[in-house]
Amino acid sequence: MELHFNPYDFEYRIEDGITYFYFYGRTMEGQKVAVKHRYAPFFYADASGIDKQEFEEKINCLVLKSGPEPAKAAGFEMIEKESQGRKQEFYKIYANYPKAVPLLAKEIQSWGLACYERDILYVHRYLRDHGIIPMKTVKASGAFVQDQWMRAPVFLAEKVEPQKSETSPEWRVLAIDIETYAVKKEIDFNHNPILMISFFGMKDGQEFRKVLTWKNTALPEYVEIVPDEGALLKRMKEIIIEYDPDIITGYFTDGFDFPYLQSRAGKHKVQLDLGIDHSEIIVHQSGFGETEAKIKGLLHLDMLKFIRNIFGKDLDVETYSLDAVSRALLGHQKHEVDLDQLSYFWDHEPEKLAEFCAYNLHDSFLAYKLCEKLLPDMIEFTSIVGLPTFDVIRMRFSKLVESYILKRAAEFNVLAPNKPENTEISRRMEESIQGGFVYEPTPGLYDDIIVFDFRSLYPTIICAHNISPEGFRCACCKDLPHVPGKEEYWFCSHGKKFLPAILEQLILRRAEIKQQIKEAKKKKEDTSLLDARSYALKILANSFYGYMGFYAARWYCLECAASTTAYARNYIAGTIAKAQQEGFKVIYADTDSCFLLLEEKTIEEAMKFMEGINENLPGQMELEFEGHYPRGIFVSLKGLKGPKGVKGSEKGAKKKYALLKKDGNIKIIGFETVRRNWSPLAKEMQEKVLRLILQEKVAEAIQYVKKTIDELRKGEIAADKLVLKMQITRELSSYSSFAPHVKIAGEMQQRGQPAGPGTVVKFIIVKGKGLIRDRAKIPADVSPGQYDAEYYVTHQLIPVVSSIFTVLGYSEEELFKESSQTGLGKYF
DNA sequence: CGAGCCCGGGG
DNA sequence: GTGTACGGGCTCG
Repeated sequence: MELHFNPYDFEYRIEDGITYFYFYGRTMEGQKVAVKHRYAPFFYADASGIDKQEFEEKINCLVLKSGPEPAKAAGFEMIEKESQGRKQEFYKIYANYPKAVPLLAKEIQSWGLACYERDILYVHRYLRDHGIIPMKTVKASGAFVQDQWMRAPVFLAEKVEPQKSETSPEWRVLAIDIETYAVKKEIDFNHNPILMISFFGMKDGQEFRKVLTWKNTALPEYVEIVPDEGALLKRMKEIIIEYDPDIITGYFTDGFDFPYLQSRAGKHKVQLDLGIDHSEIIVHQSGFGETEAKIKGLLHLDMLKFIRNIFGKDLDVETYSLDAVSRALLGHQKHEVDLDQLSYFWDHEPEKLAEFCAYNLHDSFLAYKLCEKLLPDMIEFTSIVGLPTFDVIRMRFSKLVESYILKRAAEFNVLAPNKPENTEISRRMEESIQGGFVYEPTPGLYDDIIVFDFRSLYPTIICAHNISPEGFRCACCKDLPHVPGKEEYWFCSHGKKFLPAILEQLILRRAEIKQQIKEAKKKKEDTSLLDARSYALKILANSFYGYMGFYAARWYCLECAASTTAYARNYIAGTIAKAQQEGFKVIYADTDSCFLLLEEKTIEEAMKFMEGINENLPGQMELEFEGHYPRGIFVSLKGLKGPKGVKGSEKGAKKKYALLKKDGNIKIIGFETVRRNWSPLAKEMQEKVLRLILQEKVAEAIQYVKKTIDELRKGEIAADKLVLKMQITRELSSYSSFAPHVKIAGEMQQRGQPAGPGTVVKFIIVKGKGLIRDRAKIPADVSPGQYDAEYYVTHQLIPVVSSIFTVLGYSEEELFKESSQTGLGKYF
């Protein structure tokens, strides 16, 4: 029989020595289903220049005992693949189970054969090789089989193929959020219980809202009261199973809610066996101390991960907090509550908990709304990359690009190069290239600024000039034009090479989508799906250049990256020169953008200039009008570091300016983002000063700074605006460097206050001599006016506003020197 | 300057 | 999970 279904979670299982790929999803009729399909893992070995007979005899009797099962080659065949632009023969070697692949490859490499695609995850390989797109419809041919373990019927497929279908199912989404006991922001998985769990969803057109808690008091109708924390966890499990979601979502659920739930469940010996096969929530370490949480048979989407890694890059937020992100994306914000009170009320005034239940529910609501809004985007990335949505939203750009390339490589019969070894990575990290061209602005305040930029500059250059590793310095094109400014570099112009070819498809596909968006808008149709598609294509295309220069890339090609920026510098320099010839004053240019002053010219003349540029550009390259700003401030770029690697060169071209938009809003670029080791005072000052100056209230801005500094020096600033925070991350004895926060933590411990790993230490710098650490004090010990005003002036306030005032011709001296009537001496 | 360390999100 | 790893900024020495 045939089964049509939409899968969203995947794994492999070994049953009686056979490796099966498992799909988990929902049938077109809405029934949850597991589909299994036999598929053998494999990798490739370079067959050139070896004694084939000897090799084949050796491989036939190869058995390695180091794995969980003896690793054996389950057969091999000879195939042809394209490697570095040439067709070549390889052995395709099958393994008896997935983890045998790296073991066998390592052994065979020791025989002197280069092995490839030996670290491609089995699940990923399966999806690519079968052209399966997660979330989209799949047709399986086979039959249902008996299985006592799964929470869904199991279908054994003989054959599996992707289906073209335009209708996408209504995914059933459940958002979840927990509140925990915590005094003074101290999060402690071991000692502090979960107080509340909220759920928000939409099932069969009905809103689902629920909060579980274990304090017996009068609470709103959506709150369900259970006897204790253990019961809370058990009830949560029941609710999720009954709701039967496809997608479970939340905010920082990878790093907080699920690990917390898992840890509390362990404490109460409650089985959170939510998996389709009754497995428990799986929390694993991923990367630099981060975790990710998985429930088998469900799709867990941590909205923070997608927003932080992929979607948030174009989002104008200063932190990725749920509050900031919800404001920016949904126009909603979090409920305002004092979370310190939750634990207090829990202990002393439970009748006041209703407010916190509402808060808890609202956070689930926000996560649900974020998921709902971004699901089209997450699904688009899934489609383009062809990997599970779970993985895709947790990837960084380099991995996303590489996954896209690997998918296309399978289609093009291109062999994937191996990841670099550690020694190779270190070598690559030493290498650097020149970045974008920066036309340094004359710092100042300007009126009527016109901004042009090249649309997708780097991607369009890579395509227009066929920049690729295989075509680098080819034998056939030596006499054709070379890369401008890189006379020893040229690229083959015979036939589109692999990377430019697949990149061009992204660009052309996006152009089509943009056309469709235009038409849909004319007809007043909803464009959100098309917008998502266009956005995904753009992000991916823009990441190709960075990928080629990324040290860990399989398709690393620093010469390609260097040539891309060389062409770009040439194009932007040409644009600047032409603008000047036509009598425009260019005030600033950076990589792909050019800022002109309108002065006595008209907008029409500026547009005419742009058209002139566009007549001479190759391929998909195009200069676009970005905007007209009534006023802007540019500050000096002093203190820049020289180019170092691709990233470093981007940093070298760092911009620092603020523009006033026609609607009165300001666009701030490149000024310090404020982190928790900046005082609240510094943050406040920077924003206010920029705003005042762009509104031409310079005198007022100076007045404000002087007044603030005056107050600071008089000791009138509230100490809480001066608090610096730093976290203790290990046992104090194991710190080798004795930083201020370590000293403070030591003092706290002496007083019997906890200051172990995880504690956020707060301190204020006070007057005195010596190193900063000698003058760091616990805020409670700081008497009014004892703080070191000069430290705050020089380390906090000057850094955030000095460049702004320097531009206007004010020296630091004038602004920050002590005024005569408020000398320090007064307070000593 | 390099080495070492901390930040993010979450209660 | 056929896992191994971010990027920026500050302080100390």
